[in-house]
Amino acid sequence: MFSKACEYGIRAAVYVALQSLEGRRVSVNEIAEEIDSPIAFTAKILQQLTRSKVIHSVKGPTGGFEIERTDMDTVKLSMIVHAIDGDDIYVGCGLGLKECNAKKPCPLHDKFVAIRTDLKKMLESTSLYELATGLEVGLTYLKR
Amino acid sequence: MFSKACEYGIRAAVYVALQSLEGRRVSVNEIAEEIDSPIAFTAKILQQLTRSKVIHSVKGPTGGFEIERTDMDTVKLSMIVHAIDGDDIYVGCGLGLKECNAKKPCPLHDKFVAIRTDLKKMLESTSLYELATGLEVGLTYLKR
DNA sequence: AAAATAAAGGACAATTTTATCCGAATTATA
DNA sequence: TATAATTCGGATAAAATTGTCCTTTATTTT
Ligand code: FES
Ligand code: FES
Repeated sequence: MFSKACEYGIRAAVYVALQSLEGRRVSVNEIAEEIDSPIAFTAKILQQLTRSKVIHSVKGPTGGFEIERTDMDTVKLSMIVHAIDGDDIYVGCGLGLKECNAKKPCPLHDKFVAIRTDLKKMLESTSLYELATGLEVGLTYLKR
Repeated sequence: MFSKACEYGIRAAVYVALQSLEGRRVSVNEIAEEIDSPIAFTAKILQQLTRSKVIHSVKGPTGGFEIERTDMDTVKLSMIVHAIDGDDIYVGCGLGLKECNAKKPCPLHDKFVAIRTDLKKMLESTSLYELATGLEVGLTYLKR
């Protein structure tokens, strides 16, 4: 469904949000440790998320990654997925035709679009805050 | 969503079904031409589909690939996806945890499972015959 | 029986994705 | 001002996926 990079990106963003709720700024090393992901690769992904304004970074000692409380509400999963995986998931054809096109649809078009629309709605309506709060109360996990 | 191999596999299977409805057995070359896919790679995928009994192959002159009319009803998309991409799409966690597990769910679990369940139902209820008939009447396309 | 046709299968090549490493830039603190 | 901590960015490496080529096997036709 999502690329590895995107999976790490979402987990990382949720962890940053969780820690920001506690007023803590976190380093790449801590993030990678807590979400169980490869450090250097995670660093690359955090750079992407920073460039696309999903999270905020601060260099130097005491630096790290953080996200404003208000941004946790406006940042939706769709922004993270778009920043990392692009819009393939939105415009691509399920059977791999050049593009999804209702005028000349592939045999799976209608059924595929129905599911993709649900996925899109879900991604566009789910905020980072929502995901972080589940973690906060111990209902959900970022690693096992 | 699906791998390239799986996309080619589904398109190929639908084309074989369409031609079998007309009583024609088709070669790898014709299939690759008609679904606009790389020939040798498509041949590999057709081997997988043959081994997993999705389609039937005949060697030698006048040989090629075909599928029985009755099998077009029993063969569902889920079988093709499973034969080529395995069961990742069914058991995998949306955020990349080792496995999807409701006892220790990732933050996206509930929302992800809802969509995955719909996808699963769709794949399990869509037959090759159903996809081939749309093509037959010129409503859908396998290439553009 | 020989020749021709088509799938099967193995080895290899190219591309993309995932992952690592290391030096440069930035900034707080001693 | 020097040092250390931290992100940034480029180069490179490893692994997985996608794609090609060529030989073998089965089968039909001559
Ligand atoms: S054309 Fe294939 S999904 Fe729309
Ligand atoms: S645990 Fe992540 S989707 Fe179920």
